[in-house]
Amino acid sequence: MSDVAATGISVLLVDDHPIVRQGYRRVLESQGDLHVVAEADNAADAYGAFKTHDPDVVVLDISMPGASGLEAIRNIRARNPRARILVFTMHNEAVLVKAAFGAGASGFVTKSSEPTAVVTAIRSVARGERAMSDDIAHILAEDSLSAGSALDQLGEREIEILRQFAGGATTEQIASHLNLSVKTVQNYHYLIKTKTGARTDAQLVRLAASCGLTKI
Amino acid sequence: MSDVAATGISVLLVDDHPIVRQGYRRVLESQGDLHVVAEADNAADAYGAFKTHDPDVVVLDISMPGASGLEAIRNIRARNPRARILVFTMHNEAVLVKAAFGAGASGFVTKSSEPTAVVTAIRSVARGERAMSDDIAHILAEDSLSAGSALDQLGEREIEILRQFAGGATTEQIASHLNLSVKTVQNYHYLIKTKTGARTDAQLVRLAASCGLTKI
DNA sequence: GCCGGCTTGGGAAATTTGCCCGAGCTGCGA
DNA sequence: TCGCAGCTCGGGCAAATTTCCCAAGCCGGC
Repeated sequence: MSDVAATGISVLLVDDHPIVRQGYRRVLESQGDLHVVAEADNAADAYGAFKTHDPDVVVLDISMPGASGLEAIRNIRARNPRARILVFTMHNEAVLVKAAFGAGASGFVTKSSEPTAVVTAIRSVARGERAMSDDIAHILAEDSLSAGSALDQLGEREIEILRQFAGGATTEQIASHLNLSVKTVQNYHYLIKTKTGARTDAQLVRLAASCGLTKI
Repeated sequence: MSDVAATGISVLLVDDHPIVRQGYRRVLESQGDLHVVAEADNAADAYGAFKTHDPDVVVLDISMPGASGLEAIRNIRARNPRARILVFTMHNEAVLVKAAFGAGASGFVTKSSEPTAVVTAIRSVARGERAMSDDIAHILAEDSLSAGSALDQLGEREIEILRQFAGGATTEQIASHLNLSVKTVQNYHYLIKTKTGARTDAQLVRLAASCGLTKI
């Protein structure tokens, strides 16, 4: 890792949209102390670029399709636990934010924030601090949960029911598969929602899919 | 409308992410012949900015949340049928592309295209030509060959609601996004289920995902 | 033995779903 | 031009489900 104070902050940009990367690059480099040393448009390349360039900060969007964004974070951190990763995305769902921090991200900024928010977040993250945009802080506060990364808080039965539900099974089907009363399955359904913070069945399905519980 | 040949091409940028706009502005203005004369971050402002600046080309993302993107296109075209509108978004679903052209767009470029694709598309559109990026052409071609997915039986509104629902939005959120009553959204929800044959919300999400309406 | 967590379900209020209805609007063909 | 068909929008109401709160049995750990 380079000497931040003397040479500025080296940044690896990861976003799947080329023009978006190019735009960010210009915005960041106009700051003077921020230098984009590499770009990547997918998780695998991001890991490769990280290994060869060892940037101070990784700014990563990857739009979080699937768990590949989270995997990228985990991969990078596995290689270098001191790596600073700033997630910069349009998503603002609490489950995603928590998953990102749980995977080892140092910051989370939404694209709807002021442009300066990313810049200051990069500097904060480079100093080893945790950073997030105001809206994310608000969302996490609302979420007001302490537990771990979504599925970790679920028991075996709950995960099994979530899997079947996300796979498209009806409550009755799940009940008969598992030899439970419909009422119990309904209760689990509710419990899972509250534990994961999902407000909607659709969010539940997306959560299950992004955790690899279900393939779509 | 200004004289394109002599003064270059004036552009109105519409995107809901400030930093993205700032990035585009830098990329476009580095071209010399492209001048960003105004920006907007929502459909209403886009219409207002169009009225006051009368740009040669409107580059519009708005991320298509709700039909507001399509409405913006229709509004602008209603005011000036010669308006050139280039949709520039991360979405690449055939239904959306067709809807955009149907609403009066002159071009459709995805953000995953090469940065030069937008620039050349803007010039094409300014000349009155139709423009689309290679991936969009490919998707439309495939689409025209396939007999039709389950989504073909759905109307524009239904598809929009399905997209938002599958994306994790609650009934209330969808209703307020689209300015509908909750009841209407509930009815659409039901209608979509019966039309697609989905028995469960989870099945609906999976259907939307498998049709490319939503990325998980 | 006791505490805490998982699993299983009851109960009742609140909400949503399932279906049927009508009305306004638009485009299209007779 | 008329009328039909389809989309959009919402009311109504019974039936179903969700939401929460609660209790009880079981099991592992301290």
